[in-house]
Amino acid sequence: MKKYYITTPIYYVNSEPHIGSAYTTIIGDIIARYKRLIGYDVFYLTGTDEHGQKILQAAREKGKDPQELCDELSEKFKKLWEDLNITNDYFIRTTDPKHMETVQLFVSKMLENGDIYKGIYKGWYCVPCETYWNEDEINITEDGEHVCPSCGRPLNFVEEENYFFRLSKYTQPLLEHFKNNPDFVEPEFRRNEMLKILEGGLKDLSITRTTFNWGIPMPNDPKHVIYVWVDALINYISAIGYGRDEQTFNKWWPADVHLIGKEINRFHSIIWPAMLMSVGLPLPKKIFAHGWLTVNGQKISKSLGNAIDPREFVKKYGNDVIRYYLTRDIVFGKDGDFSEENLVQRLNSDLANDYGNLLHRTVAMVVKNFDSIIPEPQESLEIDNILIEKFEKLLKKYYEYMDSYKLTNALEEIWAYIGEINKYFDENKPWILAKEGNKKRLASVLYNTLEAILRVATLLMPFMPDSSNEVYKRLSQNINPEEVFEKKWNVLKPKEKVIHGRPLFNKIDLKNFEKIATRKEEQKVQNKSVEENVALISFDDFKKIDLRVAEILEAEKIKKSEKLIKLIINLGELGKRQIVAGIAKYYEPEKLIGKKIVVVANLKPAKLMGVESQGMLLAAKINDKLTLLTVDDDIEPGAKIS
RNA sequence: GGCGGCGUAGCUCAGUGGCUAGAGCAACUGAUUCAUAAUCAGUGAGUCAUGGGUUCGAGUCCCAUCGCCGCCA
Repeated sequence: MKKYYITTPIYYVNSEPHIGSAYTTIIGDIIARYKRLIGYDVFYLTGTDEHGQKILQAAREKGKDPQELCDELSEKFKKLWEDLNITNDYFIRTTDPKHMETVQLFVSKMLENGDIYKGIYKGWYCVPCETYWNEDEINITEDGEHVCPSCGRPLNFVEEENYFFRLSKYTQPLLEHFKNNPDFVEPEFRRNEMLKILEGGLKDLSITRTTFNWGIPMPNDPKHVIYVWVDALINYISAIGYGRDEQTFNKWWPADVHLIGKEINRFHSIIWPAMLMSVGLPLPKKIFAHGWLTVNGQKISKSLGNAIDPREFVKKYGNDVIRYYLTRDIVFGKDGDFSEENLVQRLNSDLANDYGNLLHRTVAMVVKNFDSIIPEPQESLEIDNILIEKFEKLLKKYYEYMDSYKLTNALEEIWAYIGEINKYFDENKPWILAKEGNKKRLASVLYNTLEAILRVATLLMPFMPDSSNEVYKRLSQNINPEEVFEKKWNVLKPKEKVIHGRPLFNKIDLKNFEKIATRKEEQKVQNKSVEENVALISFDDFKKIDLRVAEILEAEKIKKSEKLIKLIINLGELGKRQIVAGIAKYYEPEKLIGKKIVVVANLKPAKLMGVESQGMLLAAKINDKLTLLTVDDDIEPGAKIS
């Protein structure tokens, strides 16, 4: 039996799981289920990454022991995967003693091979990103603070004795490997990015830390803990028994694919292969880096706290719908937006109308005309053969797309076929056959339609296991799905009873449905002050805002509006402007005239109640109190504020 | 700053230099009534971001500009 080993990244447990990690894991699950369906022996691995300074810090902030925090969070991940019906074969945790021993074994081998040496690391370190930065990479703020080029937060200067991995040594071998294996990293543009890095030459990598101890001790020098990424990457082999169970290990390794997010591509496509080369193990066959999801147009960000619990979506729409939407609407590999409206759109038109209704209408006719018993097919006509041939074509494309991870395309093809089945049904007009009493032909038409539906449900099993199983149940088919792949047609067992249950998928009225995300956004408004402290912007971002002192020349209330006041302001060198401000509840227009206020001078103009506003004034507000920002001493209008 | 990608119908996107630029969804029209107002058929005068250029011919190649994004520094 052919084997297939697929992995997700192991998720860092410094925060709760969100839709992004769910996305990777769902995709992995679909691929794993597909391979099992077509007869592979599959090992699907996921887990949690639990070491490193960030976790130590998160634990301290919560007043918890780090292990306790890891236990809690990894449990949440496990639970979520259960809720999402993920069929992982193992869940690895990097704090598992077996994993820790394996890491030490692996690193010992690297030591023996002379790929690790001791050196001094001096430089800047970003704790949240767990990353060291070179002097020429970091940003310096106006007041001389060194900040992380990636996240904008302050850096710590560290000088420590570290062990280094001779990554530089593997530049050439990796280049060779990339050249000889054009499909090693996908999509292609990600591969090219990595290739560029390799062509620039690799630097040795610091792989131990001494400033904290939440990690795996270096085997020869326990003062040092092993860098969390080295620790984490080894999970892919420790989970399958490297160094402990050679037989199992040899069965699964090398991995067929590491599914990852684009942000960790360098670790998987360069560092991990180099580590494997160092100890003489074969490399994974493929690294597939998918894109990022935004949710309703917003970036998912752990630090912003707008991460959405995938469970809420599942509770509302069901597992299958989420799985379908994620694979159908978001092209695998590219960035995409998780839009709840689009999801409902897909649910209504693809799932409920095209697919669910097809089963429903066919079963209804079996109930009425054949007393709920699936009839036996009779003599077949040309039109029947076309339906059969089209399925054969579909199956070919299905294999092709599924094997190259083009899941979106596979679904597209399946839906094109669902369209064909609906068409077949319409063209044969079974309701007329029933009226005419042509039971023979009616039997064939209904049988063929059900057979086609059964086949579609089978191809959809990896994507939507629940509804596919439901189709099998409704048609009382106790058959092995493999028959669908092996036999040409007539897999459906006649004389079985159909169950005319509720529609497979329920539609949702697009015009008035309550979005989950909206509810979350409301919460966000309440937490706004907290978030504003967290959401750091760079100095460059700040510089984009042109703040100016302005003198109010005229002020009048806008008719029909309770809140708005129209102001004519003097901006000195920038001339006069008209702005609209929502301050009528707090200020009488006449009292505003002459005041020196602060405005954003380069805001895009906007119309409020039909009146153009060419800027925005600044005011402080809390609860029901509002006060305008003014300047402490007299200064000319137009003065820049920085 | 360097390298790369993207910008195509209301929406999501396809489109090896060459007949009148496509698909799905939405919309509209017709058919139909077995079905969850469903399905089937038909309907697109889109500056293919902008401006140049190469070519007999460019969404497709080249250059520049604008906007968005990625990787690296």
